[in-house]
Amino acid sequence: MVCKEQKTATERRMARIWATIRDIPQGSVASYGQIAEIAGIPRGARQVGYALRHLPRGSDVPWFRVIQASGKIAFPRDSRAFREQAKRLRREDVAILDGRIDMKKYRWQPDLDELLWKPSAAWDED
DNA sequence: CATATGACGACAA
DNA sequence: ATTGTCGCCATAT
Repeated sequence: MVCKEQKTATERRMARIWATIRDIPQGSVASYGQIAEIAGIPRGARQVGYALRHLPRGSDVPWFRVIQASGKIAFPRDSRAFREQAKRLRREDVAILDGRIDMKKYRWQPDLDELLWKPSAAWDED
């Protein structure tokens, strides 16, 4: 019946993660753990990976701006995904030396505004 | 309910 | 700098 589209906790969690990733500005990157924290999910780095793994096709979420805290791309060097991600990052002038990105230089540093703005909850509307 | 898995991360050798 | 372990945590079997 009509009572079908009820968002599960998981769906809302993924929505928050995707929304956070959408805020990463072009030319910068963020680690899985960083996204998790901003999204209000401490120690939820793996959940971010899960959310990305489940991104609907054609999504506008800039998945390629999410990399490991170590500065490395999460996919194997020889994988298609790795090359695609590296390509997209370089396309926005993010330097990748020997498969690694300088976090000191490209790590996203959200404004206090954004940080205060998001975790306030209330997005679970609906 | 017990294990295994994974687009992670911190840390010890 | 690399590599291996172990901790985390939602899902999948």
